[in-house]
Formats: sequence, C-alpha cells, structure tokens
Amino acid sequence: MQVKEAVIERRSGVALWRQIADRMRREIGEAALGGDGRMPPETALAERFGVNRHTVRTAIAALVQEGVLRAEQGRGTFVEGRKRLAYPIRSRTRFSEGLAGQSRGLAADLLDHATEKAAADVAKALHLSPGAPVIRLETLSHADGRPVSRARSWFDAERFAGMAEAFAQTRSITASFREFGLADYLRHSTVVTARHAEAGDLKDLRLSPGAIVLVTTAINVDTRGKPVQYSETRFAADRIELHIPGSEAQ
Amino acid sequence: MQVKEAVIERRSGVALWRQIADRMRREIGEAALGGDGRMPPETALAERFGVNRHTVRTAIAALVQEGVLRAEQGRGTFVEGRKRLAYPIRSRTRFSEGLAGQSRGLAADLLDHATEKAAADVAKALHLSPGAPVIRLETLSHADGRPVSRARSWFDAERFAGMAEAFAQTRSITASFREFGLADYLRHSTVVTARHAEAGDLKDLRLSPGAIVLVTTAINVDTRGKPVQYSETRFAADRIELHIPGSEAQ
DNA sequence: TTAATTTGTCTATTGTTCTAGACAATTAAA
DNA sequence: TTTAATTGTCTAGAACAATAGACAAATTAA
Repeated sequence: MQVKEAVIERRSGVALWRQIADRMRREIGEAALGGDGRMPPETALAERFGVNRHTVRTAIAALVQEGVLRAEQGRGTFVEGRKRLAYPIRSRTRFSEGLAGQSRGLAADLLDHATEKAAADVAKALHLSPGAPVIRLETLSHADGRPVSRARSWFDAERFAGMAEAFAQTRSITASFREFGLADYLRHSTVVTARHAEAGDLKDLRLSPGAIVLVTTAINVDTRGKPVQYSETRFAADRIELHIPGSEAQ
Repeated sequence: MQVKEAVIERRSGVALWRQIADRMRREIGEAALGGDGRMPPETALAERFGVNRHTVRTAIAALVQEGVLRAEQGRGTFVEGRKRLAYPIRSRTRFSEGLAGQSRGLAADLLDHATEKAAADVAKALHLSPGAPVIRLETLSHADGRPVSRARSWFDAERFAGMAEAFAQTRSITASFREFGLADYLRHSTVVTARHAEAGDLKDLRLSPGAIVLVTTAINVDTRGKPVQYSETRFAADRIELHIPGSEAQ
C-alpha cells in the first residue's frame, strides 16, 4: 500500500503546489519519477503527496509551463525535459567546449552591452583602478533550445576595445579573445553560490518563481597571469551541474 | 524618492513574506542591507517592497527565527547573522582546515552510521563490486554554533572497519583516516548542484522551507589514486560559498 | 462498440495570506 | 518631561490557495 509521505509542509510560505512541483522536478531529473518517460496519473500523485488532485494539477501545470512535462488529455502526462548538462570547471574552462557533445544547438546571444566605470569589485578583479573604463556584456546561452545560463562579464575597455562587436559576431568569448591576439587564457578562480532566481533571470532563463540559480563568479587570466575577464554567471540549477575535477586530472 | 521595486511576484506560489525574507537574507549577506548592523524601519521596508508593513513583519519574524535578525521594541531591528563562510575546494580539501580562521567553534557530530551493501553509484565511486560492504556515516557540521553542512559519506568497510567509532572520537575525517595509516588523501572530483532543501535537512540545518542547499558529490582518493571516500554534502546556501581556485594556485 | 482510464473544466466551500487601520509599549532624542 | 521613532498586538475584510465533488472530453483496451 502506498503510504502518504510527510514531506510537504503547510503554512510554510510556500504553496503546496509549488513544493510538489519543485519535488517532482528534482525527482524527474534523478529519473526517480517518470523514468520511463511517463508520469503516474494525477490521482496516484495526489494520494502519494497527500493532497487534492487539483493541487497536483496546479503543480503539473507549472512544470508544463517550464517545458519539463507535457500533458495529453486521455493519454497521460509525459516527461519532456532532459537530464542536467554537466558543465566542467577547470583551468581551461570554455563555455561551448564544455557542453559540446552533450547537446546540440549551442548558442550565445548578446542581450546588452555598455562601456562604464569599474565598480570596486570589478576593478579589484581586473587589476584596474576604480573608475577605469570597462566593457560590460550581458549574455544568454542556450543548449538544445533551452536557456541555460545568463552571464554578466567585464573586460578592460582599453585592451579589449570593440569586445561587444566581436562577441556579437563570433558569439563566443574564446573566439572574441582570439581577435585581440589572445590565443589562450586560464581560469584563475571560481566562487560558487546558489540563490533564488531574480525577476530578470526568471524571464530570461524561462524559470518559474522559486527556482534556483547556481551563481559562479569567475576570473580568467592570460598566460602571463593578467586578468582579462571578470564574470558572474547564473545557471538554471535544474538544467546544469558543475563538475570540478581534482588537480591531477586538470 | 524611494520608488517601489517590482521584484516581488504575486500568484507565484511563494508567499510575499517568504520572497521578501529570501531577498533580505541575501542582501544582508552581501551587506547591501543592514551593512551597518541596523536594518531600515519596517515602514521603509514595506514601502520599498510595495507591501503592507505586516507582510514585512512576517518576513522579519522568519529571519529572527533563523537567527539572521534580532528585533528590539522601540529601538529597531539588527543584523545578527554573519557573512557567508568561504569553503575552498582544492586538491587537499579538508573540512576543518577550510573554515579555520574564518570561524570559531568548528564541530562535527555523528548523527548516524551503518554498515550496508554498496548501491550502484557508491560501488562505482569507490571501485568496489555492487553489494560489497560499505560504512555509511551521517554527519552534521557547525561553525560558530550555526549548522553549516550535512554530509553522507561511504567508506570501504573492509579497509576502514571501525570508521564510525574513529569519527565519533576524533570528530574529523582527516584524523580518522590517520588512525588507519592514511596520512594524506586528495580530492579526485567534485560535482556541484543546488536544490531546495528536503525536510530532514531543513530540520538539521535549521533552515526554513524554500531554503536552498548547495550539494557537492565528491570522491577522495589516497596518494596511489585508490578511492577512499565517497560523499554527498548539503551546505546551507546562505551560509557558505564554494571557492574553487584555478589549477596553478593549487 | 463498450468500458476503463486519464486529463480538462466547472462550482462551491474552507483555510491561509495579505491588506488596512488603530493603538499600545518601548526607546532615544529634544 | 515631552515628542518622535520604532516595534508589538489586535481586529476585520479582501485576495489567494486548497479541498471536495461532479461531469466532460479524449484515448486505449477489452
């Protein structure tokens, strides 16, 4: 007999349907639910979570909206979303190379760009004086047609004048650097945090409120150790996992 | 004039007070709010978030409960919680060494342990046959009196017979390994994901529903490259950030 | 064709969250 | 002492979330 699980909390400030949606999304990712591509019927899910069928339906509707599930009247509900992509973080971290082989249709769009004065953290990371001119790029990356990450990058405006135009054309940081005579660069440091997605990222990454983003704050340096890029990237946490090899494997 | 920010979403399945609590927790962590140790008055916060004062009060009550804030009638509301601790992930990753210097009162408790048959993923990670006996430790780590991480580790039961007892006494993986003649070990790989905390972790890590955990799945190996530990650690995402140095710094 | 299974839609009711306003209690400054 | 600023408590109503039940619509299997 299927016993009701006591994992859903009431009065928590998070609606039951959202808790159920979050849980189903995770279990689908682990193939613990809908592993054969087919979800259990709504009535079975409702019994399992100890809620009304309508509450489960609201959760399913949210996952359909996200593209994780697809519901067909009379047939059932099916899994649409794929597994999490592995994003390797290593000395030579390159966005497109990292995801190559796992997905098709990799693309990076330039949403916005500006030349501005470096704030304290940007200046420190790039070894510039505060207020020095920097170029800021706002980019959005897709894999298999699904948005995967949203990044904000800064570059020294003197050394990389025209970076935005180069990126708009090549759609790749690595290729853009090459146009500036920078053939190779290294990942100097990466800081990883996680938080709830903000309104803008919810929209760009097509997430639903309450969704989680993995945030990496990274510094890339040239082969002489000079910083060339400072960036903050928000990854949709249910589509990506970060892989950090040990040093001997790098 | 302070203009209302449109960052709080209604009908999202996440109560406004919880969205506001999550946002304030983050801004406090970044010192963007209460940087001087003192929070703006409730009326000002209510206006800023475009909600009723009572809604802000509910959010503050949740953060008081978490130990992030302290409210004093007539005086104001003050920041109690500290900054996020930096947890370095490098070749020689050691829990207590990593946090040493940033906090006092580091402690690890053994919540539970068992000898069991290795599941497929555990066997693969430890280079054992599926079903081989392994020791599983369930541990909880504190820093400055606040729970920081909840880990589940597996060890080869043959090589490390008595691991649970060693850990219970030394309260350290590194020290326990030493008792088995293992003076040094290396981090072979780390996978980082993020998700909503589950019921058990909410309780152990003293989080409120909707909170985020950073999950690292790691393999440690001895100096000959043989796996000695496989572990999954859940970090409270608002108390910890993972630091990954570039390979040249390792 | 018929029956069973499953998702989709509708109405009504109850409980929780949010708003609104008023006023008390405490502290610090004038 | 008086006043202003701030948090704490209470009441009432509006908006949203969850439950309950009934039945329609589509698909599949008998």
